[in-house]
Amino acid sequence: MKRFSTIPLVRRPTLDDVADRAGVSRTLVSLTLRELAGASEETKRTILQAASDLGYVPDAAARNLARKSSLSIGVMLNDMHNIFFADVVGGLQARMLESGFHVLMGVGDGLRLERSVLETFHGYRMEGAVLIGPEVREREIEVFGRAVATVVIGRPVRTDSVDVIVGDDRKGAILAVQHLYDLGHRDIAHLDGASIPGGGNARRRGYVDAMRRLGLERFVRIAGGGFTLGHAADGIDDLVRKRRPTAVFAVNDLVALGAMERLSELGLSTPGDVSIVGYDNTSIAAQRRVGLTSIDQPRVQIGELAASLLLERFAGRTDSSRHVLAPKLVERESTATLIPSPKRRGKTSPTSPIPTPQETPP
Amino acid sequence: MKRFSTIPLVRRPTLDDVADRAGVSRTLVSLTLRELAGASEETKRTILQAASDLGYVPDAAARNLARKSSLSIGVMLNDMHNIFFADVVGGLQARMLESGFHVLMGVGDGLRLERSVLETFHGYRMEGAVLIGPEVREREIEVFGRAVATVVIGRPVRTDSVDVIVGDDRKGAILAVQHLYDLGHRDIAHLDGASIPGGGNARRRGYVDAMRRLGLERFVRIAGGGFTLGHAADGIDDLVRKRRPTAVFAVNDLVALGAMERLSELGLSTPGDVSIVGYDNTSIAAQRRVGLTSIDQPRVQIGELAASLLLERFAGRTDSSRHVLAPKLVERESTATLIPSPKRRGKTSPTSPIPTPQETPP
DNA sequence: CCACTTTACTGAAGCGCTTCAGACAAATCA
DNA sequence: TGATTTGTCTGAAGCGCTTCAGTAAAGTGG
Repeated sequence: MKRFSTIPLVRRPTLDDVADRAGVSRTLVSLTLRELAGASEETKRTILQAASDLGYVPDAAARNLARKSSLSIGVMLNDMHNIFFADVVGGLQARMLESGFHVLMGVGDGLRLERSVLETFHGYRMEGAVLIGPEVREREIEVFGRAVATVVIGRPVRTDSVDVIVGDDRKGAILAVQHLYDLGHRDIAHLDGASIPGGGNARRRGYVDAMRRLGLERFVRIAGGGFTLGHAADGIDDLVRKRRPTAVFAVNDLVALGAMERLSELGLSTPGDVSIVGYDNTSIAAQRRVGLTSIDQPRVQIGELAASLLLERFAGRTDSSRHVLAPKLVERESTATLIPSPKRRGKTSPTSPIPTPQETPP
Repeated sequence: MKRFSTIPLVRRPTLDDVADRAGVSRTLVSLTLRELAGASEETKRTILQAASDLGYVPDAAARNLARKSSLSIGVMLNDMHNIFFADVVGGLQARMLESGFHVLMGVGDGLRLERSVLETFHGYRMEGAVLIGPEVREREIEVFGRAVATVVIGRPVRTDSVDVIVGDDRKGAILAVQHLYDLGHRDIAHLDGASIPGGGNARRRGYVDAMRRLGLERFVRIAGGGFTLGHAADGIDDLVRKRRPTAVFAVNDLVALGAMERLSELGLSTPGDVSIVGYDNTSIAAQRRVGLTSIDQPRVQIGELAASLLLERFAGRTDSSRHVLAPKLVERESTATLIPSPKRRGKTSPTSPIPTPQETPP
């Protein structure tokens, strides 16, 4: 692939070049450039000058090889489009840099790419790795974790070779339902997604639990069954056909958005007719024209925690740990106090006898 | 920092380990694992088996050192939150992987971090680098470009040590104005940003040029002067105070969004009262509840072009090149045919002065 | 003054790989 | 048959760095 090239193949200066120019040994240059003691003040100056004259940049490969470590950590993410990652990486990077580590990222879009990224990290002898929402088999993660100190974010793997950070989806769902309940809603339906990769159905379970705990079993209704706008619309149609709920808890923001739009097409307003809560607090939700109440994960904190876990491992911790982070509700304009319609009477008294906890088919 | 550790410091298997186990020389293992000829079929099998038994993963540092190349390229971006990058990187990565290169990314948030990322790339002997919207001084980019084959995206640097890809902002602005003109608008104002880092004021110049060319000099009005929602609101206030324009071309989507919101607060609707065009076609614009007509850059194509440029360099091209990519207009709901108000003399006769596509109240 | 520590410095080994120059036997050619 | 090529395999050098074991000179203490 590489053809003859007249490009500036000016040999990169090495330590020896700097040493020659400064008239000292290679060792001394090495020490000085790493700010270790050994050279006199004057010699230091000479060396630094020589290095700068030559435009010397240490060769990371040689350095890592000699050191048997790279002082850098790898972050794998599988979807650059997801803002969630950006915040996590932000928190992570800030912390790791303080401790003198470089952070390099690899995008694993699809299984093949994910594997290639893992192998790259391994090959580069990364001190540590953070895998955000990995999709490879758990077994592979386990093997990888044995070679590289690893934190897995957003997927509740069971292997004990890695640390795990996940959000408490069940709790998040409960928060959502409670919020709607506090606003006076009783007829609260859920728009389900297909089961989230690795996420199980914690959100759905949380919804059902919360409803039950609040004595709203008879209002439990689950519709939808997918993560697209189309699925959301279908779900809304299903719900409304039987009985219009006063509130909807959607499995994520995209579905929530789809629901809002479908409702709007049906001549129903949000939150006037139906209050809606989403999940993930994506930038979609935060958009002022959207104003979606949503469940937020503490992303920056997740990133920082990941960094701390890695640093602990580097410091000698050998047992793996698992962290479930509490989400919180971010209230926006898509939810409002229930204004009882003439037909319904206040707090209680069911109207429709059809609490259908139906499962959506895949 | 590193304390005593009982962690699985099981020495990583090396080529020699594999060689011993397979009962052959290190050289032969090296050749075989790289799928080069040299070993007989049977020996090959033995070697591969041994490697797999030991869980051998080649050490990238050693490999890169020996090869004096890394077969990987670095991508620096300065804001992970910007979707623009995601698409560019997508296009880039697809192309580079085909050619057998790894792609590693570094986030340079702020000058210090940017420099650190550049140094990392340099140190890692990356074959090539792609800098998306770098903010360091041009001189630094030049120096870096002499050491590493580099493509700069989104900043029109002048140095000839790198290839450059930029969008044609002037043309984009002209597209926007022309689009509004075609819809019947004449009183088209511009909401300016502060000068875009490196971007100059091509968008503003494009606006002025287009207006002039269409014989609309007398309608030229520029307000705003910043990239925040607040600046946008001020700009709108300024404009409306004098005379309400029928259309606004905003310097980017965020400003456009701010304008829409401010207009809405003033009881004016989009596009009913004022049509709006944004720039960059961010995910904000694409949101269906926002539906902002915007100017789009061919992002994936930009990424692919960057990849091609790098590959060309690797193949021996020594002169630098510069690419200006044409944007295109993506029409959504924020722009509409001008319905002349009773007071103005238009082509057609006015009907309803209040076509209000309803907003959901906060 | 001698034994000692400290300061300033050097040479060589070795990290794990690629690559080059062979070596040896078997196969092929003349 | 001997000369040459081919297929299979090996040893050693070296990539640019860190690090360990020294060395020589200067300073210190009693």
